[in-house]
Amino acid sequence: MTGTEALLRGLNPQQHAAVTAGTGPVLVLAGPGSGKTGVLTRRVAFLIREMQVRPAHIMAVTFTNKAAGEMRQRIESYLGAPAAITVGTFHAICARLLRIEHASTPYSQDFVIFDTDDQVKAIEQALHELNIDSRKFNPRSLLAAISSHKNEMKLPHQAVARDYLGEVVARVYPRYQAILLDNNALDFDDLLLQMVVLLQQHAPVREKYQQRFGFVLVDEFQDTNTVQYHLVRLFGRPQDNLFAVGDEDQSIYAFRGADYRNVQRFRQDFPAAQVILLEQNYRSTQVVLDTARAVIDRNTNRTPKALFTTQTGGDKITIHEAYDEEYEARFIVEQVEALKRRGGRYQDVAVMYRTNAQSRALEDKFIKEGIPYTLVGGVGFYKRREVRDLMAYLRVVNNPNDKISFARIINVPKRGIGDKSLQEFQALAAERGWTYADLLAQMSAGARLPLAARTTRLFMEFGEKLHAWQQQAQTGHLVALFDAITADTGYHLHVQQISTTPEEAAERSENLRELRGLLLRADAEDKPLGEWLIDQSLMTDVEEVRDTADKVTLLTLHAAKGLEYPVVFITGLEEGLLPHMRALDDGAAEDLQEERRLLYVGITRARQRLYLTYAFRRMLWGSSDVRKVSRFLADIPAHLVDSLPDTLLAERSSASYRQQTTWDTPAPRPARPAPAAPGPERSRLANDLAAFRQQLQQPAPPLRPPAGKVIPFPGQSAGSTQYQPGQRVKHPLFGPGLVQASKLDAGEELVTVRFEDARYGTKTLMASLANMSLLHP
DNA sequence: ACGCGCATTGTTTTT
DNA sequence: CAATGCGCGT
Repeated sequence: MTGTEALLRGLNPQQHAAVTAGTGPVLVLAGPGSGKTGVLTRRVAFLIREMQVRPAHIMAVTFTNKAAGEMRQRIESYLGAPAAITVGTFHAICARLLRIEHASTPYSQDFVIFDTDDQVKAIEQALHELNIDSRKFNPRSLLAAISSHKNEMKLPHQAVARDYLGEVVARVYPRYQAILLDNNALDFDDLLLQMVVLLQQHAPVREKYQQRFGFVLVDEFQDTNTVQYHLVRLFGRPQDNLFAVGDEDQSIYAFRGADYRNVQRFRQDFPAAQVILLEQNYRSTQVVLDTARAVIDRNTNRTPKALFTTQTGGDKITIHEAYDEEYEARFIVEQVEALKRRGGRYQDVAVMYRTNAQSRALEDKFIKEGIPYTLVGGVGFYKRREVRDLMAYLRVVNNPNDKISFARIINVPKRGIGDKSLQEFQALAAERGWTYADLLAQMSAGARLPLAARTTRLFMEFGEKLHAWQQQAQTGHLVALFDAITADTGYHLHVQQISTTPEEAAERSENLRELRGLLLRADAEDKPLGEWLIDQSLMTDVEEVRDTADKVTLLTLHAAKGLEYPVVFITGLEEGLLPHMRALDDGAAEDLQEERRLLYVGITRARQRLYLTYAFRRMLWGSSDVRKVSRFLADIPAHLVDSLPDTLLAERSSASYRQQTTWDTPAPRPARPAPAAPGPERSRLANDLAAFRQQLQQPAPPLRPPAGKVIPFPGQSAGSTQYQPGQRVKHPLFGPGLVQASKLDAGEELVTVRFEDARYGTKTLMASLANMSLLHP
């Protein structure tokens, strides 16, 4: 058998057509689990083996760095040798090319990539310089506005103001950009936008890369934004050997400018493109697929796909209502343990959620029950203070003109340089038009400067160290540099000092060791500092190599894209969480559709077994609120579900609900699942449960409003409430408290009370059941 | 310059 | 409920 036969073996006709397509534009619309990654990698191998394309002429764009690594590995295993193809995310590829071609850009080779924190600082500086109150204009909102401009390829002078905020943005954006340039820094959006600018403005560079990349392949094409779309087109010219793979239904990154309509745009821009549909799913059971379809079918503007699988039937899905997030976690733990007892593995299970904050309750329970897990993303390694500090040191060594990193570490650990001294230093550099490096050099050269003697001495001491570190960086070994920095600054002692507990100190030290380990690896590849720093800026915690140990995976729905697990739990199917609050505003129909796609992505990760869970109440942002069941659950036909929680049954039987629901066959009413008995140690929980049971005595209120009606949200409900914010009340169980808010919800008044007894905290109760009395002040 | 304690504030997803 | 920021006292 020839290599090519092996390459094409086992492909279905559509996959075969995609892999062996000729030159010119090709669009592959690939449903979940349809083998698109395999098609993409085989396509690359096919180009090289059969179409005699030189590997160096191929650019393959993936969505994550991790996916890039995996794709390279698979391609090399097909070819049996390392291949010189360019594989990476748009951001990583652009960063590399910008570094190589820096002479044609406004940046020097040692540019840095600003993360969100750096960006916020840059914005604050811009606001300060423009005399704009940063309290009035939230830096993050401004940043978001600037980011959308960049994603739409609008340069600073092209920002057009349509409203007052837009006007402020139009003033801040140019200033912000100037500050970035002053720091020799690019933000994430710049990596793409500056690449477009470079290609557009420098014909020799453009032609060089257009010749170089004769074949461009893009994965997850539905999540490209406008700049990325233009990059694809620019690189692809003039031959347009473009191979785009995507699925509109899995577009979940609109918040960063992704526009699934780029798929349609591709078809319009390349009317001659071959369009290939991959509709056979090799991943999931029919039940899982039907569930996914029921959810996604409600979206408009989509290319309908007839997904099918040969795995007919399968276990029905489970929808579980928990009392609160703790019981939700408990349910999952019970199911996972049962699975383990039946011979299953932890690594077969993934637990997904909409927001990172939801992982906490899950982790608590997992730790308590001794279930091993890995957390993808979250408050990551690179956000730890000690890691950020050391990274800032390395960035300053690489580029002393990264003023934001300089400011971060100039007095960490404390070396007597306070805000005042730093400001004088900054002002003097600005006044003389010197870089920080210039000013430090002037100091050690003994120049007479208008600074306090003490200030000069302290900066000089720092400057000498910095100089020594830079020498060290020249000679190569990054680990040696790291060791020199920690030793010269006494950073290890500093770590002990900033830690309040021995555990915290140990954890921070461990993080430093881990960072050192990363540098050790970089040394093995002889990576220069500047390159390594760029690599790290592009690396996120989601990219961590998944270890092979037997552990449950905890991750957001976003992070789950492209992955699959035999058993999947999707948690928090509640209004406000999934769909998220931010998608529930009036006129956010697009956002709502994206939430639906997010759930669709989650569901289609499951190979065999799917659980959807929600909680009756949940602790969120400091208060425990009664939750409403996610509207998405109503779209799942009852025959796909093993049993329905009482609340959903109650909903189903309510008249207004029945008219527009898709539950077709009434499921047998299960015995009420008794809420797990409270442990002896939790009197507070017992109280909650008592209130819960009391509420259950009442007929369930209709939880789902008639179709088309706006969901009432805090603050916007009409009608009068019995309680007003500011009133003092007394609850029979929880004692006295202060009313924080009260709202009408489906005819039921929900009153939020902060109880004086801290054990009870802030709770939201149904006014008609809470039996509270009004206290006079 | 530094450290402590109170207050405020924001609440999604990530390259 | 965090995390961050600010102002005060030393």
